[in-house]
Amino acid sequence: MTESRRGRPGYDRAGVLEIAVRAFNEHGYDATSMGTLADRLGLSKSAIYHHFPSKESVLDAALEQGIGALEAVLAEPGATTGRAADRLRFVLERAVHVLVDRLPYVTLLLRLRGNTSVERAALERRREFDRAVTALVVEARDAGQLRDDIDPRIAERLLFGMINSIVEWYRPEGPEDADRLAQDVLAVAVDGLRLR
Amino acid sequence: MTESRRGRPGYDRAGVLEIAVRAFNEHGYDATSMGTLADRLGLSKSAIYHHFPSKESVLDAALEQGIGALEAVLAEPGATTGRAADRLRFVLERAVHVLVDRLPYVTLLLRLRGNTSVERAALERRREFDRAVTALVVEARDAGQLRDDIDPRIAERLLFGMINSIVEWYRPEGPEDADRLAQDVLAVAVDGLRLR
DNA sequence: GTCTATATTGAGATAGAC
DNA sequence: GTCTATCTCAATATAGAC
Repeated sequence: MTESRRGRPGYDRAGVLEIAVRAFNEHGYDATSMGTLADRLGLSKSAIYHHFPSKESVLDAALEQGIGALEAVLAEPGATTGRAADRLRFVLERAVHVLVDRLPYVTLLLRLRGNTSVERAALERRREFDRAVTALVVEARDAGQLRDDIDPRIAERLLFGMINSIVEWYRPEGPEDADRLAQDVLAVAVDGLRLR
Repeated sequence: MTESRRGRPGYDRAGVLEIAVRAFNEHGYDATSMGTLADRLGLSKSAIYHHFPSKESVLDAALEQGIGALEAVLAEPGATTGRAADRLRFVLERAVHVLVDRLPYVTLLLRLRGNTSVERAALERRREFDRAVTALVVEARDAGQLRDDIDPRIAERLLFGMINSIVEWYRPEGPEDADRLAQDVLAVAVDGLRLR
């Protein structure tokens, strides 16, 4: 994003990152070699090392794009003011939009296994995000704004199970736009599939 | 499962498979080397090749355990007779139980990237399963048993996003048992989190 | 059913020229 | 910003003995 880029050979960091993340998502990070990356970039392996000092640093940069955007949602006004249930709705809806807007980066984040310290650091930030959302569920339930027969931690996990799964099938070119998708997620989460 | 096994050194196929799948899930299939596997088994690498002809054949055997159990659900009487909405409920509930009963095998299945023909074959069977469930959602909706303002394909994906995410956090040792978990999933899926 | 080699390939990464 | 080597190491897999 630092400049206009594009023109094929002549990559900047963000350009390399974009292609690399796509490859990581298609084959998995571990299964993607620097050689494969080089092929897809139309570069030699060593050219990649001009932009990133290691394969893992590419991963690190990519993960920051995903987790940073999710963390930012929690700092938005809609997540910090108003009824707990409304703040929860806001976070869920914004999370869907972040997933869609940064699809490849969040996809990568959600598939981590924690093999290295870079991965573990990102996983820890994800857990912290989940804890914050769980706290919101607790607050909304205690305020009598949510059903109280489901454990808030289970509820949070089911909600984000639903939301996170979006990265596995949503494609921006498809018919459904992000607003409609967020609306559907909220509809199922809040009211369920039962006919009314 | 062919015999009683256990006693440490002296593995049968199922014994090797069990340990291997655990390792695959912890580090990812690609990130798990035969050397790591050998260490965790307390064997040499070559001993593994006595039980399985290749690393990929270990994966193949593991995936069969997972996808086979899911496919079997669709053949149970509860999935083939009765109201469409009830059949759908049945499949969702049984799917949760399969996930819990075969947690490591289904976990592995759900994390595939399709890098090899073995993986792609399993993914195709998963897609076929999803298609069958989507058909059930369509049928229930057309029979007026489900809300009709959400695309059945989206609904199916959100439902199984929720269900499949269970493998990422559920641990059998924990407080929540499988029956309760299935009940919670159905509660959210059918009625949502709204207070009633 | 397991072992100790070992063959062979491909990985991540570096050196140094253009 | 990119290239052509090349280093080094770890991976899958095999041979053949116990």
